[in-house]
Amino acid sequence: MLNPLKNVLQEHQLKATSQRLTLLEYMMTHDTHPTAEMIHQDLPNISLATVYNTLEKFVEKKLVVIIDGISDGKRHYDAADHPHYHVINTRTNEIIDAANYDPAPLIKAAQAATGLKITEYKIDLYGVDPDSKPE
Amino acid sequence: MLNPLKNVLQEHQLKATSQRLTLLEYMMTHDTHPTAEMIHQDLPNISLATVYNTLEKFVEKKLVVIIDGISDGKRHYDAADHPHYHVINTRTNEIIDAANYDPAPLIKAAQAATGLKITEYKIDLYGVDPDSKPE
DNA sequence: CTTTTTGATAAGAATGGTTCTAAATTATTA
DNA sequence: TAATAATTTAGAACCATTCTTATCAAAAAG
Repeated sequence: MLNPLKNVLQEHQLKATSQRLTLLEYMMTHDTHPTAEMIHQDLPNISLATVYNTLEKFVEKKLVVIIDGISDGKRHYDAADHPHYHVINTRTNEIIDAANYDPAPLIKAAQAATGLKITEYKIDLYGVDPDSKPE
Repeated sequence: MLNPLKNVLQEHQLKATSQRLTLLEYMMTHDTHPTAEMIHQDLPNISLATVYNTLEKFVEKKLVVIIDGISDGKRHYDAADHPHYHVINTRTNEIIDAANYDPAPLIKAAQAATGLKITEYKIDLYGVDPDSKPE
């Protein structure tokens, strides 16, 4: 099998259709945290419904994560190929990836507090440029 | 001034109208993480539009935080009177408050990674009952 | 090879949570 | 008071997302 993306899909029990391969590659090679609409504009041959359907499947399989809480009201998506968290510049809405933090103590604290088995975590921090004028 | 909630509003440059007092007290005394619609049902004398408007103001003033990412698609709200994070039981959608974690190292890591001044953080963890059958 | 079955995709309609609008009410100031 | 400003309201509008139904493609069975 020469196409590693095809493998990724099959390992996650997803049929490797051309739309899914295109979308997965798009997500893997873009760190722009796009909305469904933005993806659809870049890949007009894939219908908006399929973009939504496929992203939902990818989220289920944990290939992609949702970023919400952005003040544009839309849902953003991000490839989940390496563990990281997001820092959102509230002045520009820019979403920045960061990975220099080990969430293990947080996970442990949450399991201790709730008794639940933590399967996923979402860490979003909000900040502004330190030198930006208060509007 | 005998009403502490009135003080809270005035300290945040919000006129202490009866709707705002009622809503603030509601949020302070309920840890049920309600949606706007749920609040409106409990407080039918306050219009849904005012519930939304007022919650938005409270969020701006950091008296209330938004919890999204719940699989019911709706926005939930929570009083922000003490720092804590949320653990969501993905089987029941129950939102559990937890506070046994100090986010200081996370904040530090984020500032180091991005150069931004972190003003807010949102930590949501997702988990299931350890003894629940996988559907 | 067909045929059948299953699952994926597409186009557009429908949904519904949230936001907006314009009018009515209430508070504030002169 | 009158005049101005801010808040609240009911309902309309919005629009991101989901749903519906039909079409299509791929795999499985025969």
